[in-house]
Amino acid sequence: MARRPTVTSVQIAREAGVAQSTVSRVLNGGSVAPGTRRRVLEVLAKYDFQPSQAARSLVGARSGLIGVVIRDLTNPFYPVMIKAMERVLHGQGLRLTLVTDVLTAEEGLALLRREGVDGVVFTSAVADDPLAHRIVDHGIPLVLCHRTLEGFPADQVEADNVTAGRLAADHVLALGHRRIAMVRGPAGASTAEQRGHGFRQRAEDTRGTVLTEVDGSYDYAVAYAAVRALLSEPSPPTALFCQNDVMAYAALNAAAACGVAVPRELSVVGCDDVPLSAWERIDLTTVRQPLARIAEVGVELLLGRLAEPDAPYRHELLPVEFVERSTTAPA
Amino acid sequence: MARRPTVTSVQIAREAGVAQSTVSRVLNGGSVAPGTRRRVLEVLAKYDFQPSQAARSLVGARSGLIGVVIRDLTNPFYPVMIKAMERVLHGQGLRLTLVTDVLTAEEGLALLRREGVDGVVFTSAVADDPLAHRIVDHGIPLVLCHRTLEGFPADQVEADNVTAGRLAADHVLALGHRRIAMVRGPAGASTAEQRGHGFRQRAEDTRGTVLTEVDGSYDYAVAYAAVRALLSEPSPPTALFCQNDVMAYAALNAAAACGVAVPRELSVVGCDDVPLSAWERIDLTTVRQPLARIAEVGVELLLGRLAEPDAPYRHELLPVEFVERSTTAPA
DNA sequence: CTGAAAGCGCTTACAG
DNA sequence: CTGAAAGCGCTTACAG
Repeated sequence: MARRPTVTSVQIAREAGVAQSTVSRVLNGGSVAPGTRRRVLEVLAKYDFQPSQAARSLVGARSGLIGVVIRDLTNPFYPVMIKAMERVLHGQGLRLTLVTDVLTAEEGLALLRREGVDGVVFTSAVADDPLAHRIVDHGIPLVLCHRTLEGFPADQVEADNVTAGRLAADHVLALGHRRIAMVRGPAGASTAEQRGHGFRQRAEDTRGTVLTEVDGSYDYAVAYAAVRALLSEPSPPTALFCQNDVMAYAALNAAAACGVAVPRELSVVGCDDVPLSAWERIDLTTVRQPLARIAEVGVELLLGRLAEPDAPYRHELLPVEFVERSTTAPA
Repeated sequence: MARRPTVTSVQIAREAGVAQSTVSRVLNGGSVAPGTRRRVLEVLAKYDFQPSQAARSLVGARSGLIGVVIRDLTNPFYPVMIKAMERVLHGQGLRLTLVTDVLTAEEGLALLRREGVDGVVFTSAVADDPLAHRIVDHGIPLVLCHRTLEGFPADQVEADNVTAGRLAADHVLALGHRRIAMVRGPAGASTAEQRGHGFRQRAEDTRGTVLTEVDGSYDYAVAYAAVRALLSEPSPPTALFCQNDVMAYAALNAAAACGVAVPRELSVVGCDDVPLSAWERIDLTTVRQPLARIAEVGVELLLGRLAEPDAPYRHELLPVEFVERSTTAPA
């Protein structure tokens, strides 16, 4: 069963008439005489040689593997990030290994350790996240990307979510809405807390505002049920701020199911601006987060950390942008 | 830089007072005396030992790594498949490495070879696919999953796409539509060819049917533009069969952009039944494909192949199901 | 610039 | 049941 007719550097060396270490040097850019290099490169090309990653990471200081933790792969948000990360990583000759919610925290940690990842980009952190903490306990370089953790010993990058919440609130309040509901993400997710904080702040500053909060857990089904419940109350809100786009979609659909017209009877604002949100059938008013950029910066921070392990921690804050579409209207 | 305070099996052996090979045996289920095993397990637990995958795959016959080729990660279709595959793989102690369209065929192949994958599940095959062919040329076990290739030397699993096309046609024709357009997937994709074949067959069997075909490449933007063009022709079709759901969404949105009412002026049928399709705002009539099941069977076929390399090739055909929602109406 | 050698952390026969 | 030893395919000092 051992499919092993693979060409090794020893065979390349033999055929090129050099030592195996010389092959290694041309592969890794060591100093080799031009003639020797050419001869080796020829044989390398002849066999389309690919060095074994297993051997490399066993002997080298680096495995060339970066772990990417993305719990909920079904949020349309993440494919965009994965692609952006892959692009940066690939440019550096690095690979990516995904940890989704198919694994528990313990299993995920075990996986990352067995694989010997050089570092981890963590996108799904929540307060007291067992996986994030265990990763740093094991001395594995980590960056918190998209969701952050205050005081956590790691580089971090996130959007300006407080401003996102404020922008959403300003819009809704300016339209005259005062009976408002906020569909929250999970407790412990920094994005949810910051967006909630920004929104609440503005709502409190505006006289006569009644703000109801319900949990949607950044989950379609949870948010859908929560919004249906909200809409069947005696005096339902006239505006909804959903802390992410997926929950806003759930809200739009729940409203449709309840026969509530958007935006005439109900205004809906999301947050993220996933590509879907621009679809005519959705056309969601939302706050744009620079998804791809967040992912790129996350990877870049990690690469910087690997290059300079003792540099002070960095914390990047990326700007957001209000996007008005057709799911909001005057009260 | 070499983060290497990792505990190795040698240290476990020393602390447990046994040979390193004994540690290896308790790890891999070799025969070990109960007392010895207990002692080793204790030390293993004490350090939460994780064996190095690099060393394992270097020395063993298997790397425990399965390559999964998914070109277009942004199709909401694929997260469902990835999760299903991960689940099966994880149950067998195997891991997954993704190859998306960030890499060219050559780069993808190089990656799979360097990583030493035990096998590959290929979901995005097209006729004369360079990557698929090169993978088998290198003797790497391969299964074609979701999209197949006639006569290709590999296990294959797919939905009954010909029937899918027929079901879509039967529905539209029964509603009385005769001026019909089909938005096709890319030439060379078996799903597109089979769905097209089934649909065409029924259309040809029905007197008075005029079938126009346009290319949508299974891509939102391409399909969107194609449908807008279609709808601005002098006598546009009254019904559209989009060979996948993503293109059907594009069609719904293009119709909205053109002020064409669905389903009153235009009926739209998709194919796949991604979760999105059930949303009230979409509510797409479509043909359901057992996404998760296709993915599972794909992985199972590969595992079977690894266990029995010389077994005859299998070809599984999974049933589809028509799902009537609200994007279709009588002509 | 180049080669001989050690060694990364495991699995797998091979003895006993 | 258990240990000593070889070896997987590389990278990395170390000589020359």
